[in-house]
Order: sequence, then C-alpha cells, then structure tokens
Amino acid sequence: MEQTLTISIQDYLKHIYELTDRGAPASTNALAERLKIKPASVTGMIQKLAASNPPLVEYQKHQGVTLTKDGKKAALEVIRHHRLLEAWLVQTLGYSWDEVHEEAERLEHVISEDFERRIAAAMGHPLRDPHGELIPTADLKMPLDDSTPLSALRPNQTGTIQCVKAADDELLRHLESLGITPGASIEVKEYSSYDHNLTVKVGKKTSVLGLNITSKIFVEES
Amino acid sequence: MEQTLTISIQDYLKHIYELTDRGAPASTNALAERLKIKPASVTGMIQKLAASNPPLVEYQKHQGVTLTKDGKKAALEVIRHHRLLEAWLVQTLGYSWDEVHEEAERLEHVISEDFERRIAAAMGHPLRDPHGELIPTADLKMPLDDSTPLSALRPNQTGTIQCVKAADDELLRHLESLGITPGASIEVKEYSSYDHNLTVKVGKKTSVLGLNITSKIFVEES
DNA sequence: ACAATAATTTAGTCTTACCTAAATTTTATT
DNA sequence: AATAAAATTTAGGTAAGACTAAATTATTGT
Ligand SMILES: [Mn+2]
Ligand SMILES: [Mn+2]
Ligand SMILES: [Mn+2]
Ligand SMILES: [Mn+2]
Repeated sequence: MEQTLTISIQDYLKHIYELTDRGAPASTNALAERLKIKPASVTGMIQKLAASNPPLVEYQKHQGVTLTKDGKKAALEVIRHHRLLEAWLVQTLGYSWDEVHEEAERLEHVISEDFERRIAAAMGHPLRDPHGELIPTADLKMPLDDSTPLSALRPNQTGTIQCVKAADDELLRHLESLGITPGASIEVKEYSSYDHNLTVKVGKKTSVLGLNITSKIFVEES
Repeated sequence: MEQTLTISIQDYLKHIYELTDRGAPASTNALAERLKIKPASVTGMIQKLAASNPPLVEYQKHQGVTLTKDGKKAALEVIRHHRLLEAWLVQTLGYSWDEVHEEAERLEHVISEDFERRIAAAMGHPLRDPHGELIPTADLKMPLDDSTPLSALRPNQTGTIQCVKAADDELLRHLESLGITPGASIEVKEYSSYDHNLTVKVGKKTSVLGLNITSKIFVEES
C-alpha cells in the first residue's frame, strides 16, 4: 500500500492536526469548511486515509477523525515546512506578515528536505514563524506552548504577545497598526463582562478589542 | 474555454519550447522521452492544447508541434521562473550548480508573480542562470543568444564560456572540476577529425572532450 | 517501388479527487 | 419518547492525466 502523500492528503492532515489540537476529534463538516470542499468529499478521503497502510487517521462513522502517529508525523512535516517558509519569506524577501501565508501554502508541498534544512540553518533554526506560531522541530516534535489567550486576562494583568493566530490579512495589518505583534508588551486596562471587550495598551496605543480578536492573540503572562 | 495552465501543461509547453528552439517542430516521441511519459499520452495532451482556446500549440498529425504566440508566452513564463529560481538557490542558499535543477523543477510551478519579482530584484535582475542560460525578461522575451557551441571551434581559437546545457549532475560536477564553468576562458589546442574530440585548456588544466560534451558547451569567441 | 521498421495515433482503462442528490444517522427540542 | 433539524454518509458522476494494446502512417533500405 504505502500511501503517496499527495498535496491533497497533506492538506487534509495539516487541517486535521489543527482541528484536533485541543483533544476533540475533527468533524467532517469542520474539515470540509477549512478545506473548502464539500462534506461528502471529505468522508470519502477520510475513509481512504483510515484504510491506508499504515493508517494515517483514526476514524469511526459519525464520530470525527483524529491523527494516528504516522498521520501526525506527516502533518508536522507540512506544518514545519509552512512555518519555516513564512519565516524565510519575511526574513529574506521582505514579505510582511500578512502576505506570507498564501505563498507558503503552495510552497510547503514542493520543497525538498534539503531545502528545509538549508533555510532552517540560514535563519539559525528559528523557534517561531512571523505570527509567533511554534515551528515543529527537525525531528517533528511540536514544542510545548505555554501561552494563554489574551481573552483570559483581566484588568491590571500584563504580558508579552507570543502569537497571533489569524489568517485574515486585513486583520493582521490592523493589529500591526495597533502595535499588536509578537514580542510586544501588553497591559489590560478594562474588561466589559457584557460583550467581553478588553481595553488594552500596547506601547502608547490603547485599543478596545472584541472577543473574536482577543481569543486569537496569545500571551505569556508576566 | 480559457485553459487553466496546470503543472502538466506548463511542463509540456516548457519542453516544446526547448525542443523547437532551432526551428523544427517537436516530435511526439522526443516530447514523450523528455516528459518521461508514453507517446500515446503525449498525443492526447497535444490535441487538447491545439484545440484549447486560445490554442497553445500548432499541430498537424504526424508532423510534430510548435508553440503559438500564447503557448510561447506561457513557456517563457515557466522558464523565467525556473532560471531565476536556480540563480536564487545558488546565490542565497548555497546550492551548487548540479543541485539546483530538481528543486527549481518543482518550485517553478507554484511561485507567485510577486515572488518572481522579489527574487529578481533581490539579485539585481540577473541575465543568466547558474548554468549560463539566458533568463527571459520580465516582459517575457528571450534575449538574443550570440554564443557558438564549443564543438565548432578549432585549434588556436579561444573564447569565454557562456553556458553549459546539461542536466546530468555528474557531468556538471565533472566539468566544474575541470574549470569549465560560465565565465571561464577557454583555448582549443587540438582537434581530432576522426572522433571530433577537442583538446582544450582552461586555466592550467588541459582536457580532452568528446562531441557529446563539446556540443553542450557554448562559448563567445574572442 | 515495396517490404520492413519506426513513429504515431486510436480506443479503451485506471486513479485521484472532486461534485450533487438522495438516504441515513445523530442530536436537540419539545 | 417523538419529531424536527443538523450532520454525515452513500451512490453515481465528472474531469485530468496517465497507461496498454492494437491499428495506422511514415520512412527507409534495397
Ligand atoms: Mn520536511
Ligand atoms: Mn503562520
Ligand atoms: Mn512569472
Ligand atoms: Mn538551468
């Protein structure tokens, strides 16, 4: 059998990894939405991946999918490529953090292991990508993430921004204009229990952020 | 209609361009060999490309194919990507000229026009790739090539090596060890009319080269 | 000019990865 | 516990792009 990891399969595994990040299996519908294909098609592929040798996913009808050891390894491989590429595009070609995603999305599937090693070495083996996301190590382990969502902080708490988990480039540009980028120090000023808005201060700028944003920003408390 | 230029199609067009470089149409068999697929499959694709709107190739049964204006433009686009990528890989990631081809072969189909512009600018818009091949310009014209094959030179003639048209990495490493790389000065010492061997001197090294090699090395006479 | 050989094309299959429409769970609501 | 709604799966297609085997055309050496 020995599954060839087609670009499609790589994308399935990557998205399953991200959806199962916090324990629960990934649903057919959630996967379909992410992959921008129809749920019926997802079922077909999932069944194939579960039946392959070795199986790449664990699957029970109507219960969603999780990755097997092999599937996880393959997913981390793609994610490592993606994040290293993003870092490299920013560092060597002057891409901004809102421009890199699309390009990395295509390149991640075609670069060689040699290319991966070369860019990793050229950058001094970075730990995070331009959005602050952790880069899986060369031996395909995901480093531990000790950050908390900004949405969990309350007035007077402060922290350092670790990571912004957003794909929308408009939002990324907006956050950058507010100084909200990895490495910045942030202080929570106010909290509204009605709409969960947080008033935060970064540098000299004060901003009011809704939950849909604060839940995507991850900080290390200080 | 508006053909989507799939990776397969891009490869066909690129190889047709190279095969028709000196006027004559490309034969089905020659294309099949280059693309490493069966002649029967080539016929099918060629017919599709000739029937597409706009047509990308000109084709008459048993007479081979040539590129139309549109096909040529698409081919030059891919070739520009390939050669810029090769130059980029050598200049920024330390690849050697025998290692770049494979990697560029996959990347050429997935980089954006933005990526193309950025690497071209970063390198100062190079005219040639690491093998000395001319890079099509940003507006997709192939610069004039005024070089002659080394095989056409005779004793006492000298020149500067412009380009080595070889894909075989062993051969490339061998030539490099002989000092035969773009930019090097070369002098023809002897010629054997029996086997068309040339004895050449580059730097302090003297080598005897067969026609299969000398026909792949292009020089500018001096 | 004609058979032998080489090149090319046709016809019919296969695989991958999608789709739509219809059937079947599962889950949520009363 | 019954039913409505939502999620999932099945069944039957389609499109690309390859393959094999067989048929057809060209080319070549005598
Ligand atoms: Mn890798
Ligand atoms: Mn990222
Ligand atoms: Mn281009
Ligand atoms: Mn080259």
